Amino acid sequence: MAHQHSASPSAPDAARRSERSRLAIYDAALALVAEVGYPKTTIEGIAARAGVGKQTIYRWWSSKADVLLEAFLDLGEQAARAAGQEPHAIPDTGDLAADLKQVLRATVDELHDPVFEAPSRALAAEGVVNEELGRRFVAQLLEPSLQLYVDRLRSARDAGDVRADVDPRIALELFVSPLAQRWLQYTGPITYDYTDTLVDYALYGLTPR
Amino acid sequence: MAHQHSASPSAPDAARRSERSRLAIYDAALALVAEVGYPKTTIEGIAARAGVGKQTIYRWWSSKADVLLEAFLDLGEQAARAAGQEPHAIPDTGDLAADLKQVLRATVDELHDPVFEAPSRALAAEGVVNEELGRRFVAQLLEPSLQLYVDRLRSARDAGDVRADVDPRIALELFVSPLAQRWLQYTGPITYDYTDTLVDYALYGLTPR
Amino acid sequence: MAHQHSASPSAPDAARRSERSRLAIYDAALALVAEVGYPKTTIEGIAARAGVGKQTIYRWWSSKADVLLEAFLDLGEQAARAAGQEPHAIPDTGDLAADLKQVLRATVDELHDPVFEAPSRALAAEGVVNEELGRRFVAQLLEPSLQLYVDRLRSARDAGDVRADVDPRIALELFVSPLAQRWLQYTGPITYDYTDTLVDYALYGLTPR
Amino acid sequence: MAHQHSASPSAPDAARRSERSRLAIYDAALALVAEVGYPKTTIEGIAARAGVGKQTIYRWWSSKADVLLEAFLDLGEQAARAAGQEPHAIPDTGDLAADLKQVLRATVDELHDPVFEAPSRALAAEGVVNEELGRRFVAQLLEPSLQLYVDRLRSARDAGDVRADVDPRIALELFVSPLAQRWLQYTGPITYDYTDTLVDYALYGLTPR
DNA sequence: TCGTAACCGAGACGGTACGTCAGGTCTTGCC
DNA sequence: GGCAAGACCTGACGTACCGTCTCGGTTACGA
Repeated sequence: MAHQHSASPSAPDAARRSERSRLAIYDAALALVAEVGYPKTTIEGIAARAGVGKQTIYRWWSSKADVLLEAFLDLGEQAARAAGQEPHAIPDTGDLAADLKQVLRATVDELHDPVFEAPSRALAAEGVVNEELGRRFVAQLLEPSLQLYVDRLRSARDAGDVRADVDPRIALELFVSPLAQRWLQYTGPITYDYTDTLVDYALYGLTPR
Repeated sequence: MAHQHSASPSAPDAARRSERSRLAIYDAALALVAEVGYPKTTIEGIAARAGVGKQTIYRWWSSKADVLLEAFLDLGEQAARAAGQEPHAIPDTGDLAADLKQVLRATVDELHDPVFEAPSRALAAEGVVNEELGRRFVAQLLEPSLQLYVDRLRSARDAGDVRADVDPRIALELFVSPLAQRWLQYTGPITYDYTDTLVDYALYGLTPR
Repeated sequence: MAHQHSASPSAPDAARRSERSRLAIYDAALALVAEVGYPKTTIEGIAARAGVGKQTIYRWWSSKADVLLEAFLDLGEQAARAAGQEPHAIPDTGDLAADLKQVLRATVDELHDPVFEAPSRALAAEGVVNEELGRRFVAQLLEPSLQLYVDRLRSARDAGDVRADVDPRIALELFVSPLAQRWLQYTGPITYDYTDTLVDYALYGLTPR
Repeated sequence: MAHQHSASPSAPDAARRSERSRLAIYDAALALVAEVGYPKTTIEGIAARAGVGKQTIYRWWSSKADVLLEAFLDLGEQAARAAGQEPHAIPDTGDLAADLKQVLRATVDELHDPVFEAPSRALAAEGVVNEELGRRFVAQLLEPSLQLYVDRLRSARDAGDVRADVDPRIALELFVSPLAQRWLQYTGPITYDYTDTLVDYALYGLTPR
């Protein structure tokens, strides 16, 4: 689960790893990103704030972004554990439009939550320019969420609410990507109205019926 | 048009500015970003490569990102001037789907062009984390291109090919944003097939007709 | 009188020189040395304070020390003109010891005068490390004063108060140099008692008579 | 013995200090001062020449002058260690004049030694303008040497060769300071004849006996 | 039960780049 | 042509972090 310097020479012994330090580093990293921003967050700063030697960071992670990604994943897991069992699957009331609108409204709220905003923006930005990290970011954070849409759309297809020839992995992008872009690039305001509209446009198309 | 330190104290005298230096800095910045990547591109490196004092950069720009944004804008203007008059409006053959597919295919090609990729990725990444720059990036680079879609969609609406109640500024995001997200975040492959599909889904919707 | 870049190529035309600027530069240089010290006094600072272009300084002087030396000489001339005619020759009451003690006491006072201290210390320091300037400093400032001692000692020799075989130029150093060294190098306190003692030791020797 | 940042906040841990770096810095500082002069000697240059990071210099010293002073002290200690035990006390043959002349002639030689000249001139100059450093320069370099004269003069006083009421600390300045001033300020040539004369004048006075 | 080998906190080290300051040169436009 | 103004290239400043390294100390495994 933790990052592996697998076949590297003289890899550290994960069994002897200090749990206390690991968690202190997560806390420090998230706190610093929130307080001073990602660019001004430094490895030295994280180490100092966590009361940890720099080497302890370099031993287990390969970069600032790496630390933050794990810290953020850990944060998500904690939140999930706190929230109880179910990892918010998309509701299936039979009304696809309503279900999607509801979930997207929840996403709108999340995107406005400052606790998530700073680190996820930082990671997204880093991922734009650093393909390796970008792919990890997507695989570990984004794709699992998107999969929920795939599932819901498949269910709708089975119910005849979505055309049979539609690829759900592409279809979901019609309403998810616009939201993502507005958030990432400040290309427009992010509101319930907006996401509701996206769902309607996507489901029923732009052309007259 | 150029960046303005307008009301700042003791602003430099733009009339005396060295055109030679300005262009050399643009060249150096773009070359370095392409060669070594944005994070390893330094102000010092740009200055050295351009044969310019660091102070000449700090006098006219406030950050590395600032330099690169202007350099990239200048590059675009040059390209536009070179290409001749009209800055690629979207064709209007009467067949909306075909027109959109054609333009998006051109965009796919552009996204694969390494000359544009490095700087625009760098600027996009910086814009994610730096709202001020992000907004400038959008206003000066992105929005003008999006406006072309707005125009084409309005024309289609007049022709009855798009429903009258559709907001074109939102509608265009149905096919543009998914492409943008795949490019920015490596969430999927970028192909002609993919963009063609996006247009079809967006125009005709996901639900059975 | 002013410094000459004599045979240099395209020497400036001294006839068209701005007197107003020259004096403003002197004032600024002396004021800055007094206020912020010699090392923090800069050509740019002098120019700004004098309301003068940098080039006007570089046109007429070759270095910061050069400016200060001329400024200080000018200050001395002004003071002399203000004080009236005679430029303090050493009194000759017939009592050599008393005359020397009196002059040295005046020198002690001068060395404690902050108006003279900052610039003369700065010039002395520069002269230690820059032989060319050091020699100018000595020739134009120090030696004229020392010559007064030579005169007085010669008069004393004629009166039989000093041995005939004594070289006055060396003899004066017995009481002048110790004072100078204490001032320059902080090797000891500078008091009337001290200079009186120096005169006694120098005139009558250290050995029993 | 070494410089103490004693009560300063977060002082570096002297126990971990790199001896290799310390010595390399001394060497580089002395070499550069000798080769290019004190003003053109830079911290950056010393660091580069010593193969050391700039921070390593700033960590342990507060200024260029500080480095040079320690380097020069170290050089003296090395020389002393190399020369064997006794740190040249002044000989006591019973002939005071001869003993002093001999020592001063040795000093004349030393003042002409280029190895010592560059750094000691630089330090003296700095000390003229920077009282704190000047006092350290005197206390650590000058005063110990002067003390030897005090000892010899006291011995002479006990032997009846010097008057009982003479203060040796002042007396020594009669022949030491003139030499110092000629060296520091280029006020005259420095020869054996000159120092011999100084001793004679100082011991027997300027007045007829 | 006692080495001994690893992690750990700490932080010195050789570096690179930062953003600033000043040096000395050059250009522009006024007088 | 001197002058005020100030942009320019250059190079050093002192600082912040980088990633590596060494130093005691403290654990926890294996002889």
